[in-house]
Amino acid sequence: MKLAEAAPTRRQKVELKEQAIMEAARDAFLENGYDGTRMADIARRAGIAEGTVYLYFRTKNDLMRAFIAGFWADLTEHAIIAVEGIDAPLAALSALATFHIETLIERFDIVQLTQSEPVHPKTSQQNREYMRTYVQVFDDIWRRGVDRCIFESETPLWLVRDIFFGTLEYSARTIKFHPERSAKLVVENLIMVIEQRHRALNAEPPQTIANSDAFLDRLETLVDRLEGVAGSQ
Amino acid sequence: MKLAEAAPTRRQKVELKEQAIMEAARDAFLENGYDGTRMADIARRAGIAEGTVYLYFRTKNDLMRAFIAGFWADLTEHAIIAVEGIDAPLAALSALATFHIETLIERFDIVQLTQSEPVHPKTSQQNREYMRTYVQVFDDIWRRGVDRCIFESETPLWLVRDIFFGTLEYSARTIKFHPERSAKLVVENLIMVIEQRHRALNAEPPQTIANSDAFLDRLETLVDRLEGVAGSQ
Amino acid sequence: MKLAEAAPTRRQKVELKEQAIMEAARDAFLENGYDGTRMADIARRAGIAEGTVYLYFRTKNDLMRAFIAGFWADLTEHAIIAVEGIDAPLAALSALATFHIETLIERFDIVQLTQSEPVHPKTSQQNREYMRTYVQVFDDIWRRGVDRCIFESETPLWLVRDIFFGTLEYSARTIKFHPERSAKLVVENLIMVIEQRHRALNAEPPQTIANSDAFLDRLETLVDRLEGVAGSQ
Amino acid sequence: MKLAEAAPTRRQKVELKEQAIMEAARDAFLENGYDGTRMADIARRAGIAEGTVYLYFRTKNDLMRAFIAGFWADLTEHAIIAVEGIDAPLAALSALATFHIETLIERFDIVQLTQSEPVHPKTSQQNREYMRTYVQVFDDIWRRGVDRCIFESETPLWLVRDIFFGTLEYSARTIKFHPERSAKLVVENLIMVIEQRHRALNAEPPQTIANSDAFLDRLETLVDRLEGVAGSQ
DNA sequence: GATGAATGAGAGTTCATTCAT
DNA sequence: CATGAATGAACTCTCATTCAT
Repeated sequence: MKLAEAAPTRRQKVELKEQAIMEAARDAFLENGYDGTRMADIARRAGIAEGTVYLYFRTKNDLMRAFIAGFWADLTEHAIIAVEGIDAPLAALSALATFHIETLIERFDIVQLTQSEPVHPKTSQQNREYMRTYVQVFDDIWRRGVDRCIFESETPLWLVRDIFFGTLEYSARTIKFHPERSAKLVVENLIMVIEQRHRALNAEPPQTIANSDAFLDRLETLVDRLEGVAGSQ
Repeated sequence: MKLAEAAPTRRQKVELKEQAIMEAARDAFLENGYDGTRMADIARRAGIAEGTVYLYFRTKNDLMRAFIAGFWADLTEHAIIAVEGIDAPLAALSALATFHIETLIERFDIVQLTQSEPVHPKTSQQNREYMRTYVQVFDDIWRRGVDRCIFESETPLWLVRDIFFGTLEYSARTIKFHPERSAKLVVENLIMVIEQRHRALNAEPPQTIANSDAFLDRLETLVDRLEGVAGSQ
Repeated sequence: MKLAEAAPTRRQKVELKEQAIMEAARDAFLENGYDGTRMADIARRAGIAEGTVYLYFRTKNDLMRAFIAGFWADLTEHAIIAVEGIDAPLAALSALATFHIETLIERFDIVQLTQSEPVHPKTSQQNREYMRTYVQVFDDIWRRGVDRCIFESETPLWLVRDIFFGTLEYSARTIKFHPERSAKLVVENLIMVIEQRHRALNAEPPQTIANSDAFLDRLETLVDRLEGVAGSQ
Repeated sequence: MKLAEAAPTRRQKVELKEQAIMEAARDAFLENGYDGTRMADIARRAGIAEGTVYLYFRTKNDLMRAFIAGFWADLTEHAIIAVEGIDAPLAALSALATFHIETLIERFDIVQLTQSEPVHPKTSQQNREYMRTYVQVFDDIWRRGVDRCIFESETPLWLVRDIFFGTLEYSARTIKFHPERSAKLVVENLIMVIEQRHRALNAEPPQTIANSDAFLDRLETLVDRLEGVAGSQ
């Protein structure tokens, strides 16, 4: 077995250090904000010299932008993984909501940081770009649900999306300071709201699986009894 | 001789200047953020000398905190006015929602500013204090509705509150960048959601059976078994 | 007698400090060159805080430019004074040459400094502007001499000017390192060259024995004596 | 087997690379000045790694000094070539002047550079050394001219030399910014001045007052003698 | 009370030089 | 020999705060 992994290539080494710097920067930024962070601080955390940082990121600003971009890319990637393989739209939404709120509770500071920075004229525009990519995960699920007539199609997508993410973000914030509150409850409640929207708008309330299951349970019991009658004959 | 209005007392003069400084600070902070604002800038806007600012506010930080406190006091005061005299809880909520989202759209920068600044360890704690006072307006209306059995009382208050404010804040943000979207629609939709919650939890949920594959599978199985029962007779 | 002078006006105080900074800067620049000089150094020499320098000069560059401008203004002013009241063009040129070479010997480093600095794109252009103003002093004298037919008018002005200033500058440099050489000699020699030019180009050399009054006086005396000799025979 | 040319010796290879670096340095220094040039820039221009430069030159300063030395050596060498084979002193001076002014016009930046840099305490001393060697070319011609009685020998050599080089340098500078002016004219004019000096001092003096005085002295003596004769009669 | 000139610590960034590979 | 990543001292400039007037 060749030790191909033991000796990292130059490219890998560069990326490793880049990663290390970005992590140091993230920690520093989270602790003290953008303006509150000194490059010297980042360098120290990364265990390198001040000047070295500039070999990997041209300016403090670039570092911040790279960090934000990385965060969003990561977030989106993990969101996709979180809903992967879940076919049922409602279940997928539930998984996405859970992922979202948990991530936000854990890393609420990052989100705040990514939004608070008027670091650069382009940043705000950039940020919306990232967000758009991220909410795409939601949009895809929703459209799938609409196709299958599980979600109603009257309401504009953005309205539902705003409720979805707005509630989760706000709750993440409040839960952060009221740990006794349950994120699970928030998600369930949110899913319920979405279900209700559908039912309310589709005049004839569209049977949920939950209720139908109860019905089937009763039917099963009935069949059991019939079988019992038949078998005892 | 009533000169009460003609000659402002010393106290009033002090407060007047304090006010002027705070307004100058607000404008500057909103335009350039906390770190982007110079004390000299604030002084210039207030039409006074740089050193004079320090006679009214001990540090730049104090000024920021005063500004934030003022903003929240103002917000709460106006919110109370907005729902004043509206008896019907749903109508009151609607009025509050409208006030909230409109204020946020107009002054989204302020909210962001009040939240983005880790100016001082105490600030974050302080901030939640302000918020608590503010959301009290919502809570009061909600409780009144619960008393009158217009809102259901099962769901924890905070859950509804999170949906309410979370959605409004998020929508305010998105509307900021998509002016074609309607704040009115957001409010209507939100109120509808709240109504539905009540109806959903109180009324008899009208389940019909039809849709789910799983349901049909199980039903088929049962029919098969019934055939078995019938065949064995 | 009012002590108007004892209490400097604000304006005067500002100018005084500005002057002090510029002198500190001049010394520092002369000692270490532009790039070799730190703002901290200038501040220390001026006996003020580093930041204070920036209240008087926006950048290090501005400081340099102000210094250069001041030097040229000074130089021109003194040159004008040096030739003031000297009517005879040749004598005026001689005075100017003496002033120029002596100034350069004393302050050769400054001249070098003013020319060596590619501090700013505009600087070089600016510098030529200053120089033009300065050499104007020469040009005026020369034209006066041409009007009076003391200087010939065939040769382009710039050619004579180049000899004049070129020689003086070069000699100033060499004398700097060979103090035994005489600046006076340089000037005399230069003036002689200029005279010769005139004579050479004005075909018939103007001086024959004829002219000088002193010569004629002595000649007359001699003739008188010869008459005496003749008379006594 | 003679591979002397095919395979450069180690020594040659070293010198080749040294040469390449110095050329890169020269270009960089000329373009951006000493302080404006980065070692990385020089390395890039030379097509080698940053660290490699230090294998050939101990510091940036050394590199600068080497460059200056090279420049002067080159200049002197070419000057010698320029006057080589020209026997007539005046013609040789003319050739030297032409070479000098043309070189300076073309490479005025270099001269400025070589003189502007107080790179090192020793540099200025060094520089004069180079200059001395260079002006030797002039001195040799002049002395030859003096030997042949083409140039007068009264005036100290340095005085003529200062006029010669001073004028050429100054004119080179002005021509640089006034391209319509003719370098040829400068040279012709300068040679004429030198010729005139000789004629003025050697030829039948187109009597100046100084000479007339000598004449008077002789006349006086004569009259004295006549008086003596007359008196003794 | 009001002023604004003065302060000086510290920010981000650069670059000559070193040294492990 | 050659490399170029790493270093860190030093740079210019900013700005919250002070204090003599």
